[in-house]
Amino acid sequence: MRILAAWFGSHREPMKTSPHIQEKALTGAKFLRVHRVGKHIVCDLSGAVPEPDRKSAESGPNPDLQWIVHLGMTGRLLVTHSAAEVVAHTHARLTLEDGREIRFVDARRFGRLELRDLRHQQAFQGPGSEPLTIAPRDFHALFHGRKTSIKAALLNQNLLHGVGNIYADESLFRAGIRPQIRASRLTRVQLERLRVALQQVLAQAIQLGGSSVSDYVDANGVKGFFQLEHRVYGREGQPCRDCGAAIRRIQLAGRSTHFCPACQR
DNA sequence: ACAGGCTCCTGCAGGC
DNA sequence: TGCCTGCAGGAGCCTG
Repeated sequence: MRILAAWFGSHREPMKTSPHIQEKALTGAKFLRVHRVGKHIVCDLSGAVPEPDRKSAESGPNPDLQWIVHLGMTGRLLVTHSAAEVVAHTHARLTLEDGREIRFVDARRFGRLELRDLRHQQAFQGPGSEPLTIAPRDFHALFHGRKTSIKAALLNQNLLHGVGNIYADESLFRAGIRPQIRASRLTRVQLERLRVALQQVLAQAIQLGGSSVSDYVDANGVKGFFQLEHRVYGREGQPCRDCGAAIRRIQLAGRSTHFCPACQR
C-alpha cells in the first residue's frame, strides 16, 4: 500500500524527527509490514526513490525506511476514509492510494513520531528486552544489584520495554510481591513468579484489546476490556478479590501504585 | 552510573 | 451553572 501524500500539522512536539523530513520521506513510500516493539508501532516502508545499490527484487523489497509511532497516553493511530471529519488534535495524516487515511491523533501530545532512514541508521530495536519472550536467566539478571524498587525497575524501559503503570501493578499483585521492595532483594523464586505473572498479564491484556481507562480505543475505534480484569489498579479502598483486604494506593516512582497489603508481602 | 524528581499536555472529575 | 484546581501518565531531562 503506497502513501500518496503525507501531512504533518504540528511543527513542534510530538515529533522526534522534524515534520518536514517525515512528510518528504513518507510521500510515495510503500508499506511493507507493521509490527510492534515494546510500546512502539514500527512501520517498515520502502522509500519512494529506488536506490541504485539496493538488493535485487528476488527476495522481495527490503525496507529502507521505518516510521515509528509511540502512542504515549492518549495517542491513537486511526484508519479512516480521507473524507472523514478531521478531529481535534490530529497531528499527522497519511493518504493511501486506496482512498483511506492513516491519522495520528493525540490530545496530550505524549506520543512520538520518528522516521528512520535505514541506509544510514539502525533498524529500531527499542532499548530494553521484550517481556513476553524473555528467558528466566535474562529476566533475573535485569534486577541483580538494582537498588530501586521493583515497581520502578519494571517501569524502566531500558530494562523491559512495554510495561506501563497498570501492567506493573497488576503483575506485582499476581506475583504476590510488594511494589516497594528493592529489586535486588527479590529471590529467584519471586522473580520467576513475577516473570510468569507479567507475561500472563500482558498476553491477556493484548488479547482483550488493552485497558480502556478513560477514552482509549484501537485503530477501529474499539475499546479494550482488560480494565475489567484489573485486580488492584484503580481499585483503591475496594476489597481485594482474593482476600477481601482494602486495596491501598501510594505514590512510588512518581506514579500512583496500587497493591493489596495482605496478598503482597 | 544510578536513582529520583520534575516537566510536558489536555481532558476530566470534584469542590466550591 | 460555571469556574478553578488537581490529577492522570511515558519518557526525556536535570540534579544529587
